[in-house]
Amino acid sequence: MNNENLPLSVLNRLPAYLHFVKYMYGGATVSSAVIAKALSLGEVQVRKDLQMVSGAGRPKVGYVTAELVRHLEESLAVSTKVNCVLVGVGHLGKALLYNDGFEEYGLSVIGAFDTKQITLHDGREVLPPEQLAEFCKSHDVAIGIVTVPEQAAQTVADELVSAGVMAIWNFAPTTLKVPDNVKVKNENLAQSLAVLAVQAVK
Amino acid sequence: MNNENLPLSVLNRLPAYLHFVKYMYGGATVSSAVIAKALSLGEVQVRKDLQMVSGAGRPKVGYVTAELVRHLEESLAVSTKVNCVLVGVGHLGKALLYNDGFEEYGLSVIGAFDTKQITLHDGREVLPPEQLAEFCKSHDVAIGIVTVPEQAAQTVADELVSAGVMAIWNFAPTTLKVPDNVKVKNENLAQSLAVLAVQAVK
DNA sequence: TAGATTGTTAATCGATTAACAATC
DNA sequence: TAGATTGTTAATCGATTAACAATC
Repeated sequence: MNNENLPLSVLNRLPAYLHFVKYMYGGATVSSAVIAKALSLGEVQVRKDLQMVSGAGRPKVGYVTAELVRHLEESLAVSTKVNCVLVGVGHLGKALLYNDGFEEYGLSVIGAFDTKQITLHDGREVLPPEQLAEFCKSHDVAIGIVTVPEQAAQTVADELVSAGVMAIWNFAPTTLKVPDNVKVKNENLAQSLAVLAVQAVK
Repeated sequence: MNNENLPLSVLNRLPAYLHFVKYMYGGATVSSAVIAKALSLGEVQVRKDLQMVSGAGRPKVGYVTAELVRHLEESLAVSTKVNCVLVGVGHLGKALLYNDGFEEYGLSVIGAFDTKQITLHDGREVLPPEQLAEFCKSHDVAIGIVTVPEQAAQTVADELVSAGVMAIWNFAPTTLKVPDNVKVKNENLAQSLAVLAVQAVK
């Protein structure tokens, strides 16, 4: 019920709960055990998480599916449309631009920027970086996605910060320096795979 | 020094240490404080991590860069070539196939599979799924990368498991069921961004 | 020597798990 | 009522941080 200040560990599990309960599961009510099994988690953990987010479970019954979906969506602010821009339209940038999974969580990538002005397959135009700041300000952009090469990442991050974004999703293999009030999430694919590999080989 | 059984929390930071010390930093010796500052971590944490991995720091001096690089590379098994295959050559699959950051950690994506047989820009051939099992067995493939749609993911995972891969890197937004001895790492991009968004908006 | 820097032990913090009480 | 399932409190576990000892 206490929707603010959920621990990050809990927050990280909520999208999976929502996806399962909303799209994969059919019943009118759902128990923590069913969710736990589907997602390979502990059922006490699921129950504790849902307690924080919903608190509307009933003994012997479980959670009313529609109610739980609503509570999860509230906690994830799904109905708040979050506008994003993407800078760096290489292969990875394109993959994110064509990704149709973001809408499920209320996320839209509404602008793409690159020094090369191409037109995407779906007709969207890639804009020059000079227009980034103005675009962000006029379109209420909250998040910048950085898919440029490592050398350009800090410069792009600086531009995004001064354009007023509140968070940066960084795919460049480098640590960005930003003010404290801007949240950065690094998504280093090579490093993720490297860690998996060392576990697998071990 | 105790290279086996590093905690995952530590292991996750090692690639960043290696990348910084090997490619971004120039000096012959390096201190934990310098690394910590560059990566926005605590310096005690860096020192503890390096102690587990190298244990060759010297008071007043720091770590000999070349030695530290070697120890980090050993811990990450960089010199062990790890062969990967990728199944599902959509936009995201292509982005990973064209990613040139994997080699840094000894990782190679040596085969790509899809029901559509296309030729990649660099001349590589995409193979039909029927050849997956035989390819994995004959090429000593350790890791399978799953970039197919959600509906196909479990089937592909089953095929990869029976083909003998030791780990699966899953980009489909679903929890895969695999035997205990196979390690799965989920990389759900939409869910990652959703969590960042709720933090940013908050 | 003095000071910088590592290494280690203890304290803190947070997350997970276990045990069990509450309740429909 | 009995049993299933949630909610809560306490215990455990692991990771981080702080304090300080060791040493070049």
